Amino acid sequence: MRLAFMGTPAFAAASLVELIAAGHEIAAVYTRGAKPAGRGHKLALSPVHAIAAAQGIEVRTPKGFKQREVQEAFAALDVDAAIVVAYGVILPKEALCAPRLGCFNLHASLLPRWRGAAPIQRAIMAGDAVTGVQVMRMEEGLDTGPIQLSETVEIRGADTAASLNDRLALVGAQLLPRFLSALSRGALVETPQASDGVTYADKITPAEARIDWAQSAHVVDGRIRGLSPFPGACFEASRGRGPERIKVLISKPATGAGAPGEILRADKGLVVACGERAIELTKLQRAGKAAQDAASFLRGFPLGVGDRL
RNA sequence: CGCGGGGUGGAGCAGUCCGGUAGCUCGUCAGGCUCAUAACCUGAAGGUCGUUGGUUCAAAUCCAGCCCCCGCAC
Repeated sequence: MRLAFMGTPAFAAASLVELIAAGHEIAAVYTRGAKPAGRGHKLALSPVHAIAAAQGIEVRTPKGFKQREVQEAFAALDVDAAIVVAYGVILPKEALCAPRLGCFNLHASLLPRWRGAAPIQRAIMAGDAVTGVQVMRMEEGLDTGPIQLSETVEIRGADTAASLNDRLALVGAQLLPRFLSALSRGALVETPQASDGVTYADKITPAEARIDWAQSAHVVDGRIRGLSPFPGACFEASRGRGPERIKVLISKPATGAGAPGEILRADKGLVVACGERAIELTKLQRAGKAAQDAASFLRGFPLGVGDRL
């Protein structure tokens, strides 16, 4: 099929790669423009942009779709369908109607649960056991369109936002060729989203990244893994030179109890008491340093049993 | 030229301000002790102190350039 692809991060790049591999004609790729980002403010192309450029596909980076010229340029592509994956730009009705068969979005949750920006992180933070990827026909509402095709993915106890993101990106990318194949045959049955069970995956705020040891170990664990590695759940501790911010990248539930924030073990592993039960911190990162396992961390940042975080 | 931290034996760090050929914790190896141990004791191996150049009688330490890692901001 002749397609337009819209996406920005690595999650979307995986889909673009699959679509190209499946032999679809990508008339143009829309992505968020390169802007000074990263350390040193170097100009960084989005992962999707990089893939598209390497394939010689036309890349467009409009700031939005409100302008008439942008909409007309999009309509002029005369594509069969547009595939949108984590694009980061709202498409107005004019754009949604432009492709012959419509615009379709690949979303990383089992809708209507986790509509919105951060479905992967929110699913882990909420302790969900199952999530998935779905292709839906786009409407004006936020992630409200009818489901075309979906695939469930199990969330493992050791999953972090990064590992789940990678898995979902892969499953989602493989779902797209199947979807397009069915679409071209007219073999799809649209299923409206359920009216109950709607939740929204709000963007992660800096305040949420701070660990509250008074919460249950289950909640703390979900927060740590759901925010790993970005932005990273953190706590502050001092080592005689003023407080230092320490990120926790990986954790797992542990046995033990104590006052919230109390250190229960600090030898091979680092176990901290929570409001309910305890949690073992297995991978930490100090500001300015690379991530390290608990034992290494403790050598450079001596914490003892009984200390309070 | 966005702000900032850092590169020292296998790992994590101290030492750098106030130059004088390197120290700690852990690990490794050997031996000892113990019913036993992620325990303890003794000993050993292992480092061009990121790199290049400069200053100096002397540089991990002072100066300049370069490479690499990372945090914030995004």
